[in-house]
Amino acid sequence: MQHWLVKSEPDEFSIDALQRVGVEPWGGVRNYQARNHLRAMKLGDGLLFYHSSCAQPGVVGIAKVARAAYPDPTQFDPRSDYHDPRSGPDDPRWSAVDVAFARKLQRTIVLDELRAQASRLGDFALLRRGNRLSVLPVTAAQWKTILSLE
DNA sequence: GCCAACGTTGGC
DNA sequence: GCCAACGTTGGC
Repeated sequence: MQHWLVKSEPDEFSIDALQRVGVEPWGGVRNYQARNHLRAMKLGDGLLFYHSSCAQPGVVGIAKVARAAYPDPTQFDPRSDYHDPRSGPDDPRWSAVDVAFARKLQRTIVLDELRAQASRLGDFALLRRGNRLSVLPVTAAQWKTILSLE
Protein backbone atom coordinates (compact mmCIF):
# COMPACT_ATOMS: atom_id res chain seq x y z
CA MET A 1 0.00 0.00 0.00
CA GLN A 2 1.20 3.46 -0.86
CA HIS A 3 0.58 6.63 1.09
CA TRP A 4 -0.21 10.17 0.05
CA LEU A 5 -1.13 13.53 1.46
CA VAL A 6 -3.99 15.54 0.00
CA LYS A 7 -4.59 19.19 0.78
CA SER A 8 -7.96 20.78 1.08
CA GLU A 9 -9.09 24.18 2.25
CA PRO A 10 -11.51 23.50 5.09
CA ASP A 11 -13.69 26.41 3.92
CA GLU A 12 -14.11 24.54 0.65
CA PHE A 13 -14.12 20.93 1.79
CA SER A 14 -13.16 19.89 5.29
CA ILE A 15 -12.58 16.52 6.93
CA ASP A 16 -16.01 16.95 8.54
CA ALA A 17 -17.53 17.38 5.09
CA LEU A 18 -15.81 14.18 3.97
CA GLN A 19 -17.15 12.39 7.03
CA ARG A 20 -20.67 13.53 6.16
CA VAL A 21 -20.58 12.41 2.52
CA GLY A 22 -18.44 9.31 3.07
CA VAL A 23 -16.98 9.25 -0.42
CA GLU A 24 -16.00 12.24 -2.55
CA PRO A 25 -14.60 12.58 -6.08
CA TRP A 26 -11.17 14.21 -5.79
CA GLY A 27 -10.90 16.32 -8.91
CA GLY A 28 -10.10 19.82 -10.01
CA VAL A 29 -6.37 19.16 -9.77
CA ARG A 30 -4.76 21.19 -12.55
CA ASN A 31 -1.09 20.66 -11.90
CA TYR A 32 0.72 17.94 -13.84
CA GLN A 33 2.85 16.71 -10.97
CA ALA A 34 -0.14 16.43 -8.67
CA ARG A 35 -2.11 14.75 -11.46
CA ASN A 36 0.65 12.18 -11.89
CA HIS A 37 0.40 11.40 -8.20
CA LEU A 38 -3.36 10.90 -8.59
CA ARG A 39 -2.72 8.52 -11.47
CA ALA A 40 -0.24 6.53 -9.39
CA MET A 41 -2.80 5.95 -6.64
CA LYS A 42 -4.19 2.48 -6.14
CA LEU A 43 -7.41 1.30 -4.56
CA GLY A 44 -6.94 1.22 -0.78
CA ASP A 45 -3.95 3.57 -0.63
CA GLY A 46 -3.80 5.62 2.56
CA LEU A 47 -4.31 9.38 2.52
CA LEU A 48 -3.38 11.97 5.09
CA PHE A 49 -6.05 14.66 4.91
CA TYR A 50 -4.46 18.08 5.30
CA HIS A 51 -6.17 21.40 5.91
CA SER A 52 -4.47 24.29 4.13
CA SER A 53 -5.07 28.04 3.91
CA CYS A 54 -6.68 28.20 7.32
CA ALA A 55 -5.98 29.24 10.91
CA GLN A 56 -4.42 25.91 11.81
CA PRO A 57 -2.85 24.19 8.81
CA GLY A 58 -2.13 20.54 9.49
CA VAL A 59 -3.10 16.89 9.17
CA VAL A 60 -6.63 16.36 10.45
CA GLY A 61 -7.68 12.91 9.31
CA ILE A 62 -7.19 9.76 7.33
CA ALA A 63 -8.90 8.72 4.13
CA LYS A 64 -8.54 5.95 1.60
CA VAL A 65 -8.54 5.71 -2.16
CA ALA A 66 -11.96 4.27 -3.00
CA ARG A 67 -11.53 4.35 -6.77
CA ALA A 68 -8.34 4.57 -8.82
CA ALA A 69 -7.77 7.37 -11.33
CA TYR A 70 -10.41 8.12 -13.97
CA PRO A 71 -10.92 11.13 -16.25
CA ASP A 72 -11.96 14.13 -14.16
CA PRO A 73 -15.44 15.03 -15.47
CA THR A 74 -15.12 18.69 -14.47
CA GLN A 75 -12.60 19.28 -17.25
CA PHE A 76 -15.32 18.71 -19.87
CA ASP A 77 -17.97 20.83 -18.14
CA PRO A 78 -18.05 24.40 -19.52
CA ARG A 79 -19.88 25.57 -16.42
CA SER A 80 -17.26 24.19 -14.05
CA ASP A 81 -14.50 26.35 -12.57
CA TYR A 82 -12.20 23.52 -13.57
CA HIS A 83 -13.28 23.40 -17.21
CA ASP A 84 -10.35 22.91 -19.57
CA PRO A 85 -11.33 23.69 -23.16
CA ARG A 86 -8.08 22.20 -24.41
CA SER A 87 -8.95 18.78 -23.06
CA GLY A 88 -11.22 16.38 -24.94
CA PRO A 89 -12.85 13.06 -23.96
CA ASP A 90 -10.70 11.26 -26.54
CA ASP A 91 -7.56 12.37 -24.74
CA PRO A 92 -8.39 13.50 -21.19
CA ARG A 93 -5.74 15.68 -19.66
CA TRP A 94 -6.84 15.58 -16.01
CA SER A 95 -7.64 12.78 -13.60
CA ALA A 96 -9.65 12.30 -10.45
CA VAL A 97 -9.85 9.59 -7.82
CA ASP A 98 -12.57 8.83 -5.28
CA VAL A 99 -11.64 9.40 -1.66
CA ALA A 100 -13.36 7.64 1.24
CA PHE A 101 -13.45 8.87 4.83
CA ALA A 102 -11.58 6.62 7.26
CA ARG A 103 -11.30 8.58 10.51
CA LYS A 104 -10.54 11.94 12.02
CA LEU A 105 -7.39 12.30 14.05
CA GLN A 106 -7.92 12.87 17.76
CA ARG A 107 -6.26 16.22 17.23
CA THR A 108 -4.71 18.25 14.44
CA ILE A 109 -1.05 17.57 13.78
CA VAL A 110 -0.15 21.14 12.92
CA LEU A 111 2.44 22.18 10.38
CA ASP A 112 4.74 23.47 13.12
CA GLU A 113 4.87 20.00 14.67
CA LEU A 114 5.70 18.47 11.31
CA ARG A 115 8.50 20.99 10.88
CA ALA A 116 9.77 20.13 14.35
CA GLN A 117 10.00 16.50 13.22
CA ALA A 118 11.80 17.36 10.01
CA SER A 119 14.87 15.34 10.90
CA ARG A 120 12.79 12.22 11.60
CA LEU A 121 10.66 12.75 8.51
CA GLY A 122 13.63 13.10 6.18
CA ASP A 123 12.89 14.39 2.71
CA PHE A 124 9.19 15.15 3.04
CA ALA A 125 7.53 16.81 0.06
CA LEU A 126 5.26 18.90 2.28
CA LEU A 127 8.22 20.52 4.02
CA ARG A 128 10.23 21.27 0.94
CA ARG A 129 10.71 24.94 0.36
CA GLY A 130 7.98 26.53 -1.66
CA ASN A 131 6.01 23.38 -2.08
CA ARG A 132 2.51 24.03 -3.34
CA LEU A 133 1.48 20.61 -4.57
CA SER A 134 -2.02 19.64 -3.51
CA VAL A 135 -1.29 15.91 -3.81
CA LEU A 136 2.03 14.56 -2.68
CA PRO A 137 3.65 11.24 -1.76
CA VAL A 138 4.28 10.09 1.81
CA THR A 139 6.61 7.20 2.61
CA ALA A 140 5.54 4.39 4.93
CA ALA A 141 8.06 5.65 7.50
CA GLN A 142 6.72 9.22 7.28
CA TRP A 143 3.16 7.95 7.62
CA LYS A 144 4.12 6.07 10.76
CA THR A 145 6.04 8.98 12.24
CA ILE A 146 3.25 11.46 11.61
CA LEU A 147 0.56 9.23 13.10
CA SER A 148 2.77 8.52 16.11
CA LEU A 149 2.45 12.23 16.95
CA GLU A 150 -1.29 11.88 17.36
C1' DG B 1 -3.65 41.42 2.50
C1' DC B 2 1.22 40.50 1.62
C1' DC B 3 4.64 38.12 -0.57
C1' DA B 4 7.81 34.31 -1.91
C1' DA B 5 7.83 30.35 -4.71
C1' DC B 6 7.08 28.48 -8.82
C1' DG B 7 4.21 26.47 -12.71
C1' DT B 8 2.30 27.95 -17.12
C1' DT B 9 1.84 30.67 -21.17
C1' DG B 10 3.09 32.73 -25.32
C1' DG B 11 6.05 35.78 -28.14
C1' DC B 12 10.22 35.54 -30.30
C1' DG C 1 14.18 26.55 -26.58
C1' DC C 2 14.48 30.86 -23.96
C1' DC C 3 12.51 33.90 -20.89
C1' DA C 4 9.43 37.65 -19.30
C1' DA C 5 4.83 38.13 -17.80
C1' DC C 6 1.34 36.39 -15.36
C1' DG C 7 -1.50 33.57 -12.25
C1' DT C 8 -1.91 30.60 -8.27
C1' DT C 9 -0.76 28.62 -3.86
C1' DG C 10 -0.46 28.89 0.89
C1' DG C 11 1.81 30.40 5.17
C1' DC C 12 1.96 34.28 7.84
